[in-house]
Amino acid sequence: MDIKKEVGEAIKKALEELGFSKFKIDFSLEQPENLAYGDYATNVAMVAFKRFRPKTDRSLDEKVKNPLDLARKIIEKLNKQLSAFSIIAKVEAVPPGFINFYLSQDYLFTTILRSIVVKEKFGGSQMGKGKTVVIDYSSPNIAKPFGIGHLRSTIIGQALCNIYSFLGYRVIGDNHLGDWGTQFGALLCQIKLKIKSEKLKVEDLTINDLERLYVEFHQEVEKNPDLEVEARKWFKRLEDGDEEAERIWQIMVDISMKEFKRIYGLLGVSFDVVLGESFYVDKMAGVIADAQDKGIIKESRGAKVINIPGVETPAMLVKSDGATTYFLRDLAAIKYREKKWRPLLMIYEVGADQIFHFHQLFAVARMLGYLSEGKLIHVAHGMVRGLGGKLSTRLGKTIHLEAVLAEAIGRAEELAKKAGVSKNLSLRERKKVAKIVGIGAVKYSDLKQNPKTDVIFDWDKILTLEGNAGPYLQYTYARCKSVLSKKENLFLSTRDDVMKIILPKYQPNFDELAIARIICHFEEVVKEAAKSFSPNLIANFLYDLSQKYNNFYNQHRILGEGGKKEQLRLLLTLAVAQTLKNGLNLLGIDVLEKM
RNA sequence: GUCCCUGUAGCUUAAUGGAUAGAGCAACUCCCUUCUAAGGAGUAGGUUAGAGGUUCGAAUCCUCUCAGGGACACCA
Repeated sequence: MDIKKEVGEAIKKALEELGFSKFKIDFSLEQPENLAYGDYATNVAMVAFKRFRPKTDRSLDEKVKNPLDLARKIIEKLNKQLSAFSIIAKVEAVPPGFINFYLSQDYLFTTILRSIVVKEKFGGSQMGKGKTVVIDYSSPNIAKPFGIGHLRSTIIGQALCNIYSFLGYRVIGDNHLGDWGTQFGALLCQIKLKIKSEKLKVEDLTINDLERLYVEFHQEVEKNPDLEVEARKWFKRLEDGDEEAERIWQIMVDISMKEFKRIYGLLGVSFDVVLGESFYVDKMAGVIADAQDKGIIKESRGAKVINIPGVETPAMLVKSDGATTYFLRDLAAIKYREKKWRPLLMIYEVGADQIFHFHQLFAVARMLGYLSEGKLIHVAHGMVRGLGGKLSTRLGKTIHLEAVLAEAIGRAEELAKKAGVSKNLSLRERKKVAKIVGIGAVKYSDLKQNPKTDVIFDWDKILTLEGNAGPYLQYTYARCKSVLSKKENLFLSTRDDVMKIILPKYQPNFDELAIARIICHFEEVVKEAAKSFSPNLIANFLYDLSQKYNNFYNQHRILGEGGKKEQLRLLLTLAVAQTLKNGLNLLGIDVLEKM
């Protein structure tokens, strides 16, 4: 049941009856921040009043002097329609002219019941059935340790995958590894030098060695700019199929992948496909041919470029030395994905520093006819910076994700000790709790905020364990489970049980209703998060729900109340637990039965 | 220089053009012989960077100024 749609239609009909058909009334219907303003509210009367001037339109009587009067008129019409279905219990007009809708108890508890019946499906839908979404995320660069900079893309991207799947879409999560390009020229160049000077063995290299070599290379470029030319030559050799270059490249890929797999394991992140840039090496010629067919490819300063109308800088496909660019590989990827999956959306979860790149990329993809308008989306998250400025691999200024996760787990363990929780758990269980709490905290600290804003990396911030933080939600879940565990057989399973047995005999109080009223919006929040590519909406929702529940928990007893009151409270606890679990699941955060 | 993004309490932040700008951290005061205190209640803290404008209504939209960040063809 899509309440928003139903009520929205009813409002439109009411407007028609009042003679507003000839105007386009652009009203909103939303969930007010404050429960005191109902479960839904609309500004339709205020918007419509602007259009309606009593002097020019006599279809309304002269009593309508302000938006509030108009709101009352609209409600008169609405009541006739809304009484047809039992979702809305009350509609009221409030100054300056809002119309507030209150959900009926019948609807509230039908939803609560549904949450415990459909369980892990609660909040999901089938709206995406038959549609495909490709999400390009994480995409770390080979030969560099997994830095904090890739965390955002990885966990926001994973959350988007989870959300779209939950809504019934077929999701292709693609880890577009940075495993091709001039950077490998730099590494090859440096490795060849070191093999000579330090008797370095390629087989023994570690991921940290690769990072060090990359940093050293850029230090040496400062002294000797010719090295840059040398690096490009090495990349060209790689592209031309030089055997030694390929052998070393493969070793670098293997070292990195081993590393990444461990990190992804820790984070609980998985992909449907891992098609790195190198996957598109043999598909680039096709793109060049397409561009030639369209007659849009140009020679400029020895390079092959495409001029984009309205964009000053041309897009470069092939460099003057004949080596390819990542722009070209990205185009090949779009062509490939379109052909292979025919997606409704291709989402790129990549940092905001690449806005211009994607602007060019999307424009050229359209020029080449690879996709129709509106299918390509760049979800540009803000950059992670250190206190001193940009975190740059080249300058050796990186924070390794693994160190962050280890620190998070350590702090979680410490806090548990200090707070005296988890003391009834075995050492093994405690370790497990610390791991899930620590990693959940890191994920949540990022997912709770708007992806667009830049982040200054701060250990204390990313490792927050109290207040609006991951552990708070996990704790609330564990608290619910703890209560429920003390009540063996939970009795009620049918709608009739609740509607006929509990509700007629027990009038829920405000705090109880507040929890139910929030849970009723879960499905909408998930949809909105998908639509606006903002997992933070789900995080905020879960936090709000947890706050309400914890407040309730501290004010009222659940167990020992007996009778219908206890049953209803247990029912709510069950629903809160299920909603938290489903929501955290979407964010890629694990829940704990005990902590 | 041009273009893009951001600016909310001491700090980190929330808020589809709506109602009293909502939280968390830090500070202070309370609440565990009661279902998990990684919790709850309360106090204090705001000229939403500044100035104009649009609107019945602006943190949100427009213009300018200031501050920070990013991008601007041979890195990805």
